[in-house]
Amino acid sequence: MSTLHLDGFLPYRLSIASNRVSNVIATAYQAMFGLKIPEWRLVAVLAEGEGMSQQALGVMTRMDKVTVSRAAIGLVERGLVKREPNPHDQRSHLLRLTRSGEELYEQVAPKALELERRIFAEFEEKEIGQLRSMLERLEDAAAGFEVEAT
Amino acid sequence: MSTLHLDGFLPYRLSIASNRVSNVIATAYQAMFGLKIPEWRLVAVLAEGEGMSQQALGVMTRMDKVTVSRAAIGLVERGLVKREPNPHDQRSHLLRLTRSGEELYEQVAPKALELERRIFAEFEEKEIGQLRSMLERLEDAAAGFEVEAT
DNA sequence: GGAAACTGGTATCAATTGAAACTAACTACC
DNA sequence: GGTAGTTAGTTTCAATTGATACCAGTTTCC
Repeated sequence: MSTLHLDGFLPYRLSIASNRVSNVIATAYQAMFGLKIPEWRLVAVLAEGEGMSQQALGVMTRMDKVTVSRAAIGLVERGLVKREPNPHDQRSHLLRLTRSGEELYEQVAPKALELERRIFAEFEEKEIGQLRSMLERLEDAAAGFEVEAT
Repeated sequence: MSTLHLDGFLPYRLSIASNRVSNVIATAYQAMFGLKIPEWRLVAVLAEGEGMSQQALGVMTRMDKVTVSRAAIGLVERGLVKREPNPHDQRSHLLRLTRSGEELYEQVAPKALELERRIFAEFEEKEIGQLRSMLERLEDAAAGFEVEAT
C-alpha cells in the first residue's frame, strides 16, 4: 500500500500557501484602493511600459484575455486608464494610465512592497532568492505539462 | 517614484506558479479518475485516518466546510465513501472509505506521487526541503495577516 | 430542566474565472 | 482585389468557490 501524506504533498502545500498569500493581498488592495488583483496587475505593468495593447498586457501578466478585458473595462470606467487608438491596428487600442491612474499607482506601489516585506519578514535574503528561482522553474515545468495535456 | 516590477513581486510569482501546478494536477486527476481536487484531498486524508467527521476533514485539508460538504456528497454518491453514525454527536457522521474508495486510492496515490516527482524533477533534494519549509512558514505568516484583517 | 448560545452540516447566493462563440478588423494568397 | 483564415477584444455561459443563512442537534449555565 502506497503512502501519501497530504501534508507532505508539495502541490498541495503550494496551493495552500499561495491561496493564503493571495487572500491577504487581495483583501488589502480591495480595502485600501478598491482594486481587484487583475486590475492591480494591469496598473503595475502600465506604470512601467505605457501604451500597450490588451493582448500585450495578457502576456505580461500571464492572464487570460477575458480577465484582461474585464480589468481594463473596470479601470477605464473609473478613469484610471485611457484607451488611445492604435495607429497600426484598429481592432486594438493602446492602454495608458491617466494622471489619476499614475497617482493611484504612486500610492499602491509602496504599500504593495511593504506588504511583501512584511509577509516575507522572517525570510533571509538568500532564501528569497532561492524561492524566486524555484518558482520560476516551477512555472516553466508546469507549463510544459499543460502542453502535454492538450 | 517607487518602482515595482510585477515580475519580481513574489506574491504574484507565487500565484502564477501555484495556479499552473494546480492546473496540471487538477487536469490529471479529472482525466484519470474523475476526481476534483477537494474530493481527492478527502480521499487522501481518509486513507490514513479513517472515521473522521467533516469538520475534522476541513481542518486536515484546510478547506472550507462548504467545500468539504460538497466533496463528501460527491464521494458518497459515487460510492467511494460511506457515512457511519457518530455515537458521540448525532449531527455529524464519521466518514470512511468504502472498499472501492480504498481501491481507487491505491490507484491514485502512486500516480500523484509520480506526477509530483516529474514536476519537481529538476529540483535537488535539498531544494525541495527548503521549499517545503518556506511554504510552511509562508502559510503561517499569511494566516497571521488574515486575523489582522478581520 | 429549559432558554441561550454554539456547532456540524447543507442550501442558497453572489463573485471570480475560463472556455467557447461571436464581431470587427487584419493578413495572405490566389 | 476578393476570399479564407487569423487575431483583438467582448459577450455569454458554465464551473468553482466562499460568505451567509439556515436547520438540527448539543452544550452551558442559571
